[in-house]
Amino acid sequence: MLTETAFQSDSGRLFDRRIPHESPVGPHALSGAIELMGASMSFKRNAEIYGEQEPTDYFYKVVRGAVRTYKVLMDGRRQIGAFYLPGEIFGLETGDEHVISAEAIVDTKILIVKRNVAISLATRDSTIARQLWTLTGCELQRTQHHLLLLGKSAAERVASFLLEMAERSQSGDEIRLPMSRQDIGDYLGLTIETVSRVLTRFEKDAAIALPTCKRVVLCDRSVLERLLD
Amino acid sequence: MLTETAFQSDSGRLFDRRIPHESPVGPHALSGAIELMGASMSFKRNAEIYGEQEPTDYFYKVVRGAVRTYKVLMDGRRQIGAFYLPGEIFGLETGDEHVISAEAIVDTKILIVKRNVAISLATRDSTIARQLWTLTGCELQRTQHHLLLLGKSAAERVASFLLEMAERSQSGDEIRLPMSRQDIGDYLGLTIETVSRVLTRFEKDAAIALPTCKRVVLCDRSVLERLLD
DNA sequence: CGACCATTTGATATGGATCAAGCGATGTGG
DNA sequence: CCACATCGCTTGATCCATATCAAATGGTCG
Repeated sequence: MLTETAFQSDSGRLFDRRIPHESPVGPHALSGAIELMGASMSFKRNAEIYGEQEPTDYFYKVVRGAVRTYKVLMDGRRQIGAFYLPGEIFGLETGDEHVISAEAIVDTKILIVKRNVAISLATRDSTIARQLWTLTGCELQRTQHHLLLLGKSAAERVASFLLEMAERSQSGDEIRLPMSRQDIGDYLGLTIETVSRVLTRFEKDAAIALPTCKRVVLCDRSVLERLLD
Repeated sequence: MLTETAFQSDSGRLFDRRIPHESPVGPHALSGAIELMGASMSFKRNAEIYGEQEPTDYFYKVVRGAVRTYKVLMDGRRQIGAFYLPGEIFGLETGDEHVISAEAIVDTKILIVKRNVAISLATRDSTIARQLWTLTGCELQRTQHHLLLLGKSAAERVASFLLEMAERSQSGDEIRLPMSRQDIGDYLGLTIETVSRVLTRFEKDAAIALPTCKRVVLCDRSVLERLLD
């Protein structure tokens, strides 16, 4: 993985000039750094981006497509940790080795920056350091939210998933899901059958429409929102 | 909460001299900063340390006792996010407001440092910044591990909990659990009845002994370990 | 068109929740 | 020091949401 690195890591100073200070919650400077310094890579559907126990050499930003992080357990079950959509950053682990794998869900274009370049930037620029911290904090919050989700009923989990995807894909009421039912099930801790049944139920309740199995239209968000906290 | 602040936040420079650089995985400088600068506070059993939506004004380190973080959901269920034992740091959120509450499980002594003092230290000293990031990354990893746990069977969850508590309390094979069965259940996403039944089962299998309900002796760790990944 | 894979739908099984009762430890007042 | 109340824990019986097993349907690509 990641051998074709045509890297322009010497543009750090340029970056310092062009990226303004940001609010603590919008870690755009790091994101901007990746835009400016990042090498572009493409991954085919289901290709591995990094594997568990590989060194954490890079940070990643999705340009096009979608990514899943996951762990396969002893018994063969797979838990998906997160989905990443265009514009989102992933791979931000603090240890030396990845503890979770990442794959492209569909054909995907990604920008990568060398981790030690970003970290050495952070050493010189406390704004970058702050944003590295903030971004990891956001990831922590996302994981905590995901953890809470696993305590809820199947309907609540699927509703929460749909509303979150609608939010993040910023495409109004029509969502295009890049991932399979198996992916959704493995993210929500449900079987594909249960995911499918809940979606059918939502459709019958006129909360959603399913023009195709990968496209969801939110017809009545309030039905879904009523299930959440 | 937290009104009796006899704070010595002016010892930052002292700290800079005395805390050496640390490895990325051992964020001891921040911990040391809390030791040196922290104000001591005591909380009675079940007392709130901070509540959801309160401003994130402090970082915390447990000296004596034990702490739980938790969220109460719409339906009245409570999910415990983590337990913190003596020596451990908590309250490290990046947002302006806590998204999760914290309570003392038993009578507990805690050191606190003002968040903005630690952050301004981090601005000047990249070692502190790095450790703030690393510590948040450890918390993220812990949460991911907790998330995986919720996908497993009741026996796996309880076994994992016992082994982790044994590890963290560093008291060999004899664990003293500060928390109730309800706390354990709310951490593992199980009812108290299920927790109790699993413990009884482990006792019958000679994996553990229960001299009292708060004390657990690990007699045969391999029985428990066999359940894990 | 036909083969293949993903999704949906249906029938049954099961792990843990729920409901209910008993037990044991801790503390309090007589 | 004991009687008794209280609270947390354990044990037992039943129920239910979701898993599992199985079959039908639909969508995609050669």
